[in-house]
Amino acid sequence: MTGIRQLADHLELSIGTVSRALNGRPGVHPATRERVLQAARELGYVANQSGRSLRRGQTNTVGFVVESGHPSNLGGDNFQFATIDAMNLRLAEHGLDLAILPCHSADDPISFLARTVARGVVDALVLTATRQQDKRIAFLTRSRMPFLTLGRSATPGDYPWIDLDFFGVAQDSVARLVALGHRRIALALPNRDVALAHHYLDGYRAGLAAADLPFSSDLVLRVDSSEEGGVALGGLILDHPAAPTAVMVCSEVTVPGLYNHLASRGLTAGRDLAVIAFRQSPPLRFLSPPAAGYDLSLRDLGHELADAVADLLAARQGHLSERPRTRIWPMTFCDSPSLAPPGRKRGSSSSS
Amino acid sequence: MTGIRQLADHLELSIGTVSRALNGRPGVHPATRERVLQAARELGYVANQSGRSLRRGQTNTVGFVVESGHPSNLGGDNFQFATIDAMNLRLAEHGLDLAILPCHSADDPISFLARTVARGVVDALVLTATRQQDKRIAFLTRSRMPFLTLGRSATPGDYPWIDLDFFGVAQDSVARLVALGHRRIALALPNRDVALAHHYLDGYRAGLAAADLPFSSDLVLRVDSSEEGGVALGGLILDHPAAPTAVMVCSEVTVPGLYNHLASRGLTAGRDLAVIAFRQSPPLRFLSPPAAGYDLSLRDLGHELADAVADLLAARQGHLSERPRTRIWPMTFCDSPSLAPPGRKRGSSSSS
DNA sequence: TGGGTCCTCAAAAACGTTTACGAAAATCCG
DNA sequence: CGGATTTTCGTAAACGTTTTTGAGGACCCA
Repeated sequence: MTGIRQLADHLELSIGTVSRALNGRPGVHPATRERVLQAARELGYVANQSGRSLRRGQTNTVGFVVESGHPSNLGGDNFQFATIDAMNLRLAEHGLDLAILPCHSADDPISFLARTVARGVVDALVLTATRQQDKRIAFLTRSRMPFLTLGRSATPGDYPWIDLDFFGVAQDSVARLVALGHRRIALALPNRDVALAHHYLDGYRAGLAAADLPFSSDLVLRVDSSEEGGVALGGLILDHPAAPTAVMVCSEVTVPGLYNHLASRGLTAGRDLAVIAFRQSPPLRFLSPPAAGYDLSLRDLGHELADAVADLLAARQGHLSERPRTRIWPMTFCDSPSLAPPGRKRGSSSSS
Repeated sequence: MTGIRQLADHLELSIGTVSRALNGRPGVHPATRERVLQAARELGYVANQSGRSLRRGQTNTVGFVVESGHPSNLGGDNFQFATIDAMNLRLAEHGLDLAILPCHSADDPISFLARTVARGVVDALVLTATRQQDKRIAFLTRSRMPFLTLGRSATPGDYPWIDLDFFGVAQDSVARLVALGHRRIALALPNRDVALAHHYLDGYRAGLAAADLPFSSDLVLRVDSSEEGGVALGGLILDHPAAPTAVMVCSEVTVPGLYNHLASRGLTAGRDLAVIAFRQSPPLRFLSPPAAGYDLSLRDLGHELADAVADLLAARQGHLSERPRTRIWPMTFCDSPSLAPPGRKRGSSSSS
């Protein structure tokens, strides 16, 4: 293990000078600096992170808090990892490391964060699975730990966030379904209090209002975010007294289950029930027919997250301290045969 | 930020005593110890990781090296994240953190590892995308950094590894296809030098030999691990002079593309071409017909990885130093209609 | 009660780095 | 050429923790 001490001895310089040379601080002769950098390359010297962290009081690591042990995270979606991977690459360009912090769903999120903050292992946090009322935000604000949330919460505060455009997508979905002739549009929401469900619901209402259609809470269905939840969703829709002709599903992981239930009754998406998901994740393109939805570049999102975190840390250094950046991430529509006019079969026998 | 100093002052004890009490070391009165633990809980004290790391020379962090920027990692598979998540939860039980280290595919893996080792930010590494000839293994062995590989390399050495049973699966796949009546079985391999491709090929040969079928290198097709690669694979198979009636695909991400190409020619898997993938990842169940393959519990695999790493670190402490644990992970067969006897259409006109 | 032993704790060094401070050397100007 | 100024570098303290060393006190047995 070659430390700065060995490097200094080898160069016949003092530790201080070597450190200044490496960190680009003023007061060291250009020739000396070059000599130091050269030797560092040759000896493969890289500053030990622990020593640096201890002295500087920062670890150059950002923590990505994931809700672990939850089935939807172990399911068929690659949303998280693709985002994390892209973010990680960009973070590396900023000289930052990424630690994945698993908060077990059975744990108390606040004490988990308290432990994390106290351990001093990260300089900033990225929160996911943001709730509409999220106590973690107040806690982190109080503990002066920089953070941003993926997902916008109703909790007020001066923190940056990035959120997919759940509102806009829901609004647009309603408009498209209405344009196809649908009037009774069901809405499938996850049965947990995640903030995105609220925005999706709000967009749904706004879309209905824009089309002069009444809002009926009977058409708002809540199911588990899982394949089984999708099966249950199919039952709720097919046995619904109002006989909806279309459904907008917020958690795309439920779509395969929904398809399965339809198939078990001899029905198919598109022909008998219009289906549009919030996101057309890759697996949804493999269904028959492929499920319509909205797409986004996970790579771009990851990069944006990384840049936002880097900004946050730069701001803490006092380098620039603008207002926290908040951003609603746009999504692009992906058409598919699952989106069709009110169906022949069920549409005609809807009065039963 | 409450440090051990504040805790000691508050208790009117010396720093040393407090540290010993917290770390469960002998030589502190039980009553005193309890008082210390109590106060630590009350004040929310958790030892600062940087200080501890600096002193102890270990960081309690394991690094998971992923090959980033590679398309197959951004694709539709959740293999990596589900495994990482499960591993992470188990690592936390061992008091270990997980850092995801992105090695950009354009980087030199060795210098990446050298930098990582020198920074001293991890105690151990998990390597993925293991190559048949993998220079990283020799490098890490030389630098005395504990590691294990996910995927078995041909590179010799006394290191632990865990590998999915590519050999067994390929062998079993051949047997099943032969039992169905197939004689001309194509093999689709990734066109990169990953170790798993060698084992899959070996299993294929073993399976053929067991069935007294000749091995023909013409039937070994190499394509990109991507949806487009799957499309290309479809072309190679359908235009193949030997007209294979079945294909075993190593990289399951190519299967949807293969299906697409079949459909573009009016053919379907199962009826016209038997398809069996190495792994039946969740998206493959959504295809029509679902693709046959082999399954495994990513959660169990993650746990095994975590335990193996923990063992490795314990061994380094001299606590126990047995032989490195190596393990071939079994997979269970998942049947599906994509597996059928030689097809009516192409099978009958195969002599053309 | 005195000497020895064990138990408990305080003080200080060490981990590798950064940085404030001060000294030495070099440069400049009159 | 001498003093002032700037440039360049070495010294040492500090970050928070663990652990070694040694000292002090309590207890036991003779």
